[in-house]
Amino acid sequence: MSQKTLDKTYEPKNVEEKWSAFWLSSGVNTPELPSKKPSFSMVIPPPNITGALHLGHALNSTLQDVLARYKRMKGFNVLWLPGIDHAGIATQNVVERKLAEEGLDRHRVGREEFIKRVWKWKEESGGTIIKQLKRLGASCDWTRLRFTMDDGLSKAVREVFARLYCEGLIYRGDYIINWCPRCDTALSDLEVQFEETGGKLYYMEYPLKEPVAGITSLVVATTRPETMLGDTAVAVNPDDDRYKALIGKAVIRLPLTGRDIPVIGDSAVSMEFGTGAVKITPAHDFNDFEMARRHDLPAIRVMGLNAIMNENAGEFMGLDRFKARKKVVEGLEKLGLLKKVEDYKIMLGACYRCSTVVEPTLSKQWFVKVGPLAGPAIKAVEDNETKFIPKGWENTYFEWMRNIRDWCISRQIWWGHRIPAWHCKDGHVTVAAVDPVKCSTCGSRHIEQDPDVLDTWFSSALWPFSTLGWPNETEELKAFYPTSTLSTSFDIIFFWVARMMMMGKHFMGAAPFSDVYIHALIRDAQGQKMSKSKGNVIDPLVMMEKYGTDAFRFTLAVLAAQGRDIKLAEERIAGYRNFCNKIWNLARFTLMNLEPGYTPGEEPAEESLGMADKWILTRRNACIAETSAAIEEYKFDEAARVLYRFVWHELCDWYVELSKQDLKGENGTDRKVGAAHVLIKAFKDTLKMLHPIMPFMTEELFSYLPLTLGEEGKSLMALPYPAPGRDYTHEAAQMENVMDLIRAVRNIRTDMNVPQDARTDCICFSKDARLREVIKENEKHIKQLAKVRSLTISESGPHPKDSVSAIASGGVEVFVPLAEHIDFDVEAGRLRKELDKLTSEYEGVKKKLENPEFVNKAPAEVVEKEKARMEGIMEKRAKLEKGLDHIRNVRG
RNA sequence: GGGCGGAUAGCUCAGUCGGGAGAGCGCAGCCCUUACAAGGCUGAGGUCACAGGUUCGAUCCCUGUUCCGCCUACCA
Repeated sequence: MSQKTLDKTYEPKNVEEKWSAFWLSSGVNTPELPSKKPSFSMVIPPPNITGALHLGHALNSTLQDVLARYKRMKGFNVLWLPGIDHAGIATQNVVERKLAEEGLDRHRVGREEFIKRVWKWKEESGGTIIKQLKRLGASCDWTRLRFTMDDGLSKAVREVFARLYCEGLIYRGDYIINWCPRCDTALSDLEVQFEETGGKLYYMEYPLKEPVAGITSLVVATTRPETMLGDTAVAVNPDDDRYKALIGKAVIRLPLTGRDIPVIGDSAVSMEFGTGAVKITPAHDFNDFEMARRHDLPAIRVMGLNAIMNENAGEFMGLDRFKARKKVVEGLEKLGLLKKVEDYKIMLGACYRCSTVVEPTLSKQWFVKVGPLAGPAIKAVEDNETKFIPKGWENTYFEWMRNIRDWCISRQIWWGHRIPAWHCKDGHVTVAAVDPVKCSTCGSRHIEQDPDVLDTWFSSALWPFSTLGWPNETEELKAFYPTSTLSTSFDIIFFWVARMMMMGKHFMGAAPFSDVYIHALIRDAQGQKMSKSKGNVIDPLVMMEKYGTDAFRFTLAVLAAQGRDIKLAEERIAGYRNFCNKIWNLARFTLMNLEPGYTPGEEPAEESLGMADKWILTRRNACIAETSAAIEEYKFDEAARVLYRFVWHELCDWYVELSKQDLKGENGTDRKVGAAHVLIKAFKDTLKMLHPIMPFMTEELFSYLPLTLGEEGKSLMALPYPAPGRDYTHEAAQMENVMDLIRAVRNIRTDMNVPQDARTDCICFSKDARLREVIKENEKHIKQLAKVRSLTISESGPHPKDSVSAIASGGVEVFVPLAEHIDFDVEAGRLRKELDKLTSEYEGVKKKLENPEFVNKAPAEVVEKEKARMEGIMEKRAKLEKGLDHIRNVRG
C-alpha cells in the first residue's frame, strides 16, 4: 500500500463519499454505553425541517464537528446528538402552499387530513438538511437522530406542560398578544421583528361633550388612526397644567362613533411628545392595554383576527385595516377634525415567518409565567455553572432574562404539539400528561381538547434532556446530561438558549450545558448580511462541490475569530483549496521517498537524528501544544492558523528541503532511517492534528501511509491526538541560525540579480566556535538551498574581494563574492537601508537606556534585555559600517 | 432612549500579564529547481481612528470625540 502513487492534484470528489460511508458503517460516531471514559456531549441546534443548509449551519456544524472529533481523539466518550425541529408555523405554511396549488385549504381538508399531509411531506422532503450535514462530514451519532414531534419528545412536552400547569407556572387568560393575520396565529414577543418604516403621525381633534375649564376639545397624535374606533379613553399626564383640570371630569364624544369616553391621568404619558394627550385603545396596543388595566377601562376590539374591521367599527366594518385607516382619516377630515399630518419614523412589527405586519390583539391565550423560571437560570450563569464564550454575551443574556415578560405559548395552528388541556361545557379546564376521559372538576365526560398547539420553541426548550429520553431515567441522561458545550448563533440566545436554561434548571436541577459557545455571523465580502433578495448568498453546497469540503471547512474554521463577524469571500476558499493541494503533495513527497515495502520500525536512536530532524520534532511539539490549547479555548481560527503555518512554512518550506539529502541516503543509512522515521511521524501527526478540521483528506492520505498495527483500518478520530515529545531547544535554535544564513544569501542573490541557476561562493565569519561548527555541519544544506558552490567559515578575516555582505542571526557575517554581478551602487544602497533601520532602532533603545527613570523603575530583566539588544545593534552596526567603508575603498 | 462590539499593511483580520508592530490574501520582481505553477525564492507596504490622562514606557489601561456595525426598548 505504501507505494501507491498519488495524482498530482487533490481531487476531493474521489474521496469524500467513501469516508462518509466509512464513518457511518464503522460506528465511530456512536459513543459507548456504559463507558469508563469521561463524557463529552453536545446537542445540535436542531435545524428547521423546512430548511436547507446555509452558511450559518455549515459554520456551526463544522465547529461542533471539530470539537467532537478532537474530543474523541483526546479520549472522551463523545455524544453529538443530531435532530430536527418541526418548525410549526414555517412547516404549516409550506404545506398550506402546496394545498393552495391544488385549490384547497386546510379548513377544507380538515385537521386530521392536514396533519397526515404534513407527515407525508416530512417523510418526502424533511430529510434534506440531514443529508447535507452528512455531506459536510458532521460526525453526529446518526443512530440517535431526534425530531421534536417524535413520540418520546412529545411525551416530554406534555409532561412539562402538565407539571408547569400544576405548579401555577402556566396559565390561560385574555391578554394582548402579537397576532399574525396571515398565519392566523398568536406570536411570542420574540417572533416579531421590528423594522424602521416611514409612517405618518396624525393629529386628530376629539371634541368634549361639554366644555370643562374653558376647554372644548383635545388633540391626540397617533400613527394608527383606524384604531381610534376602539378608543376607550384619552390619557394625559396628571402633572400637565394644560390638561389636569380635565382628568375625571371631561367627557369626550368620540368622533365617527358617538361613544363617550373619559379623560384619565397617567404618569406614563409624556408631556413633551405630540400634544401631551394620548388616545387609549386597549384592544390593539400593548401600552394602552397596560394602561387600561391600571384604570379599569373596557377594551373594544375593532377588527377581527383577519385584520378586517368588525361590527364594532360601525360604518367601517368589512374594510381591511389599511383601507380603514384611509377612510377614517377622510372621515375626520370631512368633520374638520384632522389637524395635521407629519412624516414620522415608526418601528413596525412584522411576523418573522411571513413578514406580514402583526396586529396587537386582545385574545385568550396560554402563557408561561417566566419570572420564577428565570431566577435560577440567571443564577446558573452568575455562578459560572454555565459560561458563555465569548463572555460578553452573558450581558445580553442577563439583560433579557432580567426584563423578561411572560411567554405566550399557544399558537392557533395545527402542526405542532397540541396543548394537553381539555375543556368541558361548563368551562372547566383539565390539564394532564395523558389524555383524560372526564373533566377533573365536574366529572363531565363531554370534554374536548384545546385546539391550539404549542410554540415550537416550547419543545426546543426541552431539547437537551428530551432527546436523551426524559422523563424516563435513561442511561443516556446519566452519562450525558448536563451536556458539555452548546454551539450556536447569538440570534437565538433568547429564543432558545435562555429557554433551555430555564427548563433545564427547573426540571433537571442542573443547567443544560457548561459552555455556550456563540459563533460569529457570516456576512459577504462587503460586510453585508447575506440574503436571497440581495443575491449575495454563498451556497455551502456549491462551495463544497467546487473546492472540496475540507477546504471549505478549513476556511470557516480559520475565519471563526471570536466576537467578530465573518466576512466570507470565495477567494478565501480557493486559497485553502491550494492548502489542501499542498498537503496532498506533501503526502506524495513522503511516499516517494520511502523504500519499497517500508514498514515503520522502532523509534530511531537519537544519534541517527539530524539537526533538521530535531528542529522539526521540536516545532511539532509546539504545534501540538498550540492547536490543543486553541481548540480547548474555542479559538478555532488560531488552531487553523497554527496548523497552516506548521504545515506550509515549517514542514514543507524547510523540513522537506532539509531532509532530502538524508532521505536519499547521502549521509548514510542511519540518517536515512532516522529521517524517514521523522518524516513519517511528523506527517502522520500533522494529519491527526488536521483531522478535526479536514476529516476527508486526512483519512484518505493516512490510509496510504505505512501504518502500525493499532492504526490499521481505524478512523483517525479513533486514534489518540498526538502528544508532545522531547524538545531539542538548542539544536532547534542552531537550525534556525542556519536557516537565517540561507535566507541572507538568497536575499543577496535576489538583490544583486544573480541568475537563478548561477552558483556563488560564500564566506562566513563568526566568533562563536559552536556556531562555526553548526554551519560546517550544515554545509550541504547551505550549498543546496542557497545555491552555494563553496562555503568557507572562519573566525574573522579581511573583507573578501568584490563581495556583498549581510549579517545573519547569531551575528554571522556573510559575504558573497560577486565579481561579475556586483553593482556597488545597489550594494551601498542595500547596506545603507539596513543601517537606517538599525539607526532608528538604536535611537529608541538609547533613549530608554539613558533615561534614569527607566533604568531604575523598569524590571531588571527588561533593562537587561534592552542592554543586550543595544549590544547586538552596536555590533551589527559596526559590521555594516565596515561593509560601507569597504565599498568606499574599492571604488576609491 | 439604553446596551454591546469594532476602528492595526491595498483587502480581511491576529495581537489578555502595558516593555522590540504580525499573518493570510493581494501586489511587484525573478524562476516550469527531480512533492506541488493550486508551485518556489525575494521584496515593497502601517504617526496601530482622533484628543487628552495614568506610567520610566501605551496598539494594549482610563476619559472624551468622530465614524461604522449589531442587539434591545411602551414616547402615542
